[in-house]
Amino acid sequence: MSNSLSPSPELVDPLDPLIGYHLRRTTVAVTAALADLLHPLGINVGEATLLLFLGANQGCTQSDIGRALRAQPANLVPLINKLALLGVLDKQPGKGRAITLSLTTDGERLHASVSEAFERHESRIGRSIPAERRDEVLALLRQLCRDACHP
Amino acid sequence: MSNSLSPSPELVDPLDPLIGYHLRRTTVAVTAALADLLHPLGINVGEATLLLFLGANQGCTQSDIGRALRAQPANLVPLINKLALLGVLDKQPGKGRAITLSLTTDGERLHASVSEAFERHESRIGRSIPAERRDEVLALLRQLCRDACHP
DNA sequence: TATTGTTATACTCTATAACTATA
DNA sequence: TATAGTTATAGAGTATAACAATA
Repeated sequence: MSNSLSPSPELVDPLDPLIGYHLRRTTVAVTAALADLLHPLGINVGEATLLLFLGANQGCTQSDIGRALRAQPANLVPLINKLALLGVLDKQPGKGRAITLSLTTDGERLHASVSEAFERHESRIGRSIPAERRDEVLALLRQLCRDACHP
Repeated sequence: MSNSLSPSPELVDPLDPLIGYHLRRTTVAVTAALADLLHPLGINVGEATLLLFLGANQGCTQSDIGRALRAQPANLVPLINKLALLGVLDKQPGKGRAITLSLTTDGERLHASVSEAFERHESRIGRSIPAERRDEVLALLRQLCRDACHP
């Protein structure tokens, strides 16, 4: 009853009591659901995340993004190239070698669609989490992330 | 104060209020911490997970594992081969084309070390989650995973 | 034919090293 | 020299299609 294995009742799942295990499995399922929502828009989760950040920080640089999203600058390159190729992102020379990024008009449009998809996704998540626990869950995840980074 | 961005205070993080985003980021950090714990044992998270399951289900088959862990059978092949190569896993012919898997004596030893690593990992997670909330968090993750799979 | 296992392949995410360009 | 960006590469997780073997 406490074990989420349905078939083959003779099998035991020693992973089932582990938070880390369910964290991984749940993240995979939840992220796949978001990817499905984004699929009609022609972008994946990473690109959409970048687009959302960009929409809120027009004119920021690639290294700003890397620091804020804790992504390796090298890993942003293909995402930025994809968005530029779609014509939703505009590059302008900044200080030094920096390049400032902003959204085009098409980019603003896509940003609106992506925001809507993320909102639908979050409200679906909200259906599994009592509203009064939402902030507590967020705080717990942030804490867990901080602690895991400095073990 | 509610935003976890430390530097560049002029930047806004529209992802910060999203559960899905923190689920992803936290899982990456937590899983990397587990990988660090397992590194001295010479196996990665996937192989360790398989070993734990195997230790609790000696004589199960590869398709049992796939169903229980919701892994694609094709993705289990390299993990099983790695464990067999390490000499910790024994294959015996089963019914039909099935192969039953069990741990060798070395496998039992490695299993004990892996269990210990997972316990240390879980107790580190426990330091970020109040003990009285642990079961609630587990229930929430399981629920979220179930709901995400049937949107 | 249905089940089990395997191979090949592809996409995504993450990480590091080595390189280039600019102040 | 320090910062910003890029390229190449590697490892891990996930997924599907196609195939082989066995009851």
